[in-house]
Amino acid sequence: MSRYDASSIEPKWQKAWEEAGTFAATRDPSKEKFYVLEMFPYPSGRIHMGHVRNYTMGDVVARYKRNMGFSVLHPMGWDAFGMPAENAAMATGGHPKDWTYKNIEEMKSQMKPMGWSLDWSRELATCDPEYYGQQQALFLDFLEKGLVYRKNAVVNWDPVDMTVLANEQVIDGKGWRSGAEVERRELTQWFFKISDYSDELLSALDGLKDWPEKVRLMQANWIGKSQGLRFAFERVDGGDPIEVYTTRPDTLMGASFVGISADHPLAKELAAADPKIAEFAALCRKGGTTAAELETAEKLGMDTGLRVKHPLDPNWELPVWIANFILMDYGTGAIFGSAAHDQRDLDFARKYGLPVIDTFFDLKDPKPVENTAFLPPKTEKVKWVSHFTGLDEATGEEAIAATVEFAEKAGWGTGHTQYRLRDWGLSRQRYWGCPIPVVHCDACGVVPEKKENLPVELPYDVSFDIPGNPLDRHPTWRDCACPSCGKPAKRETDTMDTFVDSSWYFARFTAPRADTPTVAEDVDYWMNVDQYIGGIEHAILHLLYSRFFARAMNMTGHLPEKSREPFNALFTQGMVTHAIYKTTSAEDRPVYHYPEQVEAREGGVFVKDTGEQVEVIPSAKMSKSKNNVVDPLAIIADFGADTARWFVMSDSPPERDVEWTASGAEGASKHLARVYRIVSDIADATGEGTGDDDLLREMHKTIKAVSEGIEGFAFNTSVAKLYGFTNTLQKSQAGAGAKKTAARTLAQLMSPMTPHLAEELWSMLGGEGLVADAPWPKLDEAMLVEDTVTLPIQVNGKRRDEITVPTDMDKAEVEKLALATEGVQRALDGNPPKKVIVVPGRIVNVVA
RNA sequence: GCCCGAGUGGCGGAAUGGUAGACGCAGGGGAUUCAAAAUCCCCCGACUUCGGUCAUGUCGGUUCGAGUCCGACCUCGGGUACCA
Repeated sequence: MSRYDASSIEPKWQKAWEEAGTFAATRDPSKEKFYVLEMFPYPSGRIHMGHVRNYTMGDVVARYKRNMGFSVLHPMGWDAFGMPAENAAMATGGHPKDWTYKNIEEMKSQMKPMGWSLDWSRELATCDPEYYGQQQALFLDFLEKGLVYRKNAVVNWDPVDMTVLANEQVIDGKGWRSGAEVERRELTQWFFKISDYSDELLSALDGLKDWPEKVRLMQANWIGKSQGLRFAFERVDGGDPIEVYTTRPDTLMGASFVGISADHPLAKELAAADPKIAEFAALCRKGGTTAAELETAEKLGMDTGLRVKHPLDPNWELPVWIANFILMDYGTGAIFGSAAHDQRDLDFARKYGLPVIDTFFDLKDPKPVENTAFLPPKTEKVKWVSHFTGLDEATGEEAIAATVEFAEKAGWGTGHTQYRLRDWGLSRQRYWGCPIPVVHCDACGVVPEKKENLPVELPYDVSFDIPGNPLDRHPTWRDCACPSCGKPAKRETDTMDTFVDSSWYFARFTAPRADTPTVAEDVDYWMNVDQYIGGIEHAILHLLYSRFFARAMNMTGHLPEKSREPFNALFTQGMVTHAIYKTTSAEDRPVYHYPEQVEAREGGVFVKDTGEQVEVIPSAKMSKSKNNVVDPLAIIADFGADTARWFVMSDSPPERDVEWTASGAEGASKHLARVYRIVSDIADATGEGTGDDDLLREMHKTIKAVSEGIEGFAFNTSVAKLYGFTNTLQKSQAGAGAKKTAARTLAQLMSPMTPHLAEELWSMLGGEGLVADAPWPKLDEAMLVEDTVTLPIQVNGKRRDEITVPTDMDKAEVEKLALATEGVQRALDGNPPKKVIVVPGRIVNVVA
């Protein structure tokens, strides 16, 4: 008898699938389609366990749906633009393009042996002009429809390297290479007008029934719809009024100051005239641009000396302060500070000795605010201090509504709906991205490139020896003719955010070689993505941008109406984590060690070579820079792809993070070998036996459980059921016929997870054709019906005994039997039961 | 800081509000073997006077019954608009 040998089985079946063209997606109007997509990878050069998990999940669904009779589209491509390629070029002197394509080849060669049912003929890379040229066409169409514009926005500026830094390149407020203190600087940048869709992107979330609730919630909070009041403070000096937006206009009588952003036009005007203010504004601009950094920075303010009039009392003057915590990007870049009812305003008021005025109190405990702002839920009733609208006891919600009405009637303010969502800045001052296809002409201004001149290709002859964007300093690439007047002009040197690349690739997969971004028949047939799978880390940005793009592509005729929401169902998998092993260098820099470089012994974990003790940071996201990436290739080499696939599908629920440990892969491999052994015995078996029906009943239960597990993304429970069924099959004394039926079904049920082994078993058992093409086993509901059921008997919620009764026994009879049991008698100790609860088919609870 | 999650044996985890720990890993014992590998069988939360008692991050609540629902907290993770 032969033994299970993955290294001979796997290539054999991969070849068979390839020769039969099994996984090539074809538009077949006679079949219902199913589009399975996993978020495409960044070509880092090596696949990691996260990829194996992600793509195996998608593959299980894709194969299952094929077996269910769908015409399946399951493509693969590369999110190939981005910073790592430039970083590699800087570090090693190579070229981003060469580095990227080499990585793609390497990763592909690692992915092929996994046996994923991918249609490789649709492979695309976002750094390919065939792809990004079409992206430029989309950009031009969006521009024409008014969905793209230019405005100023802040970036992280490294004053030593004279370059823009990404947020991850700013460490503790300093540039990662220069170490210089980073400052915020304004640049003119390109923006997508995602804010046009704020309300629709929010309200449409309700329709995304097959998205995780948490993702919809995160997106809703991100869009951040709020109702408030807009009004202007008149300046005492008669200058331009200061427009503010507030969500708590009801607390206007508690105003203690007006605050403006350091980037507010008024702040700039004052800074131009007063060096002290200019100095303070510069101080406010220190540090990076991230929200976390801005929010946690020490609150700083400076009195401008300007005074404004309170809208409800012209004799009441409020000071105008510049404050570093007010963002120019949100609202009007100016607020009024209501210190008693906003913690940030309160801290600020206490720090600078500004008044704190209570405007309402707790009904039960009316005491003035000290150093904790009073912020009850807006739905809770509070006691107002002589509110100008006449309210006495009312909720915040009621007070806000009354205030807006009051202000509108009086004519000094208007109700306003504000969104936290900002327009999407897409400009990047970098080389390795999609060039923005516009031209700057002295005579005509900013002019879109002509479509027939697309793609605007990146030049190859660039260098990365000095910081900054090589496109800026390229000797000739920028030179071009103005598309409008034909005179010499300069190309835009900004490239696009890589989120743009990933915002429409799912649509491009439906016609990846077309000379338009999409093709109507293909998007009509294949869209939408029926099941999208990816990391939870993309819950907000990537998914929101894609939802915007789908709408914009619909508006510009590249996607049908039905695709305005492009992903019908979303599953967010957890990450594969692994401990980080960290030490600190002599220069006080962190040093990360690979798992194979360290060993655990008594007293801790140590570096093998040096004996130095390492700090173990558990359950950290696998990251190349932290050296905690586990290599799946070793597992494939040792045990085969099916073992790797089976292992990542078992145990951990897919939505949860999984901490990778080396033990377990061997167990998975042993199990597959055992299945192989059991099935080959059955393949040779003949004759009658006993318990055929029991085996077939168990088989149908397994069909049900495995199918439900796959449909419900609980692959781990499908795997557990398959373990159980294998045990049953092994112990079964049934005849050869029943056993063969059961074994054939086992092969089919395993086929989404371990397709190579399944094909081998299928052919061993004389199955027709490929198991990849075979219809999914049919469930016989009649086989699931049981005649008896075992009921646990509880007394006061604690299990005391159990009884086995006919499934259809009536409640009174069950109650009688339950009370008679030894366990219940003992627990009752002669006392009569107060109450007996019988849940048919489930449980009996006796209340003593 | 803010938003969103997660927490169950030594480990990964299972459990429509209904027997907590399915299934697997590791571990222990046995069979087979000259011996081993491989395989097969059994045991495996803690304590126990063997009746039970305690156990699902902590503390409270709802319920006949809570891992599951509600409230507060702790710890860890993700996102935070230029990492992808």
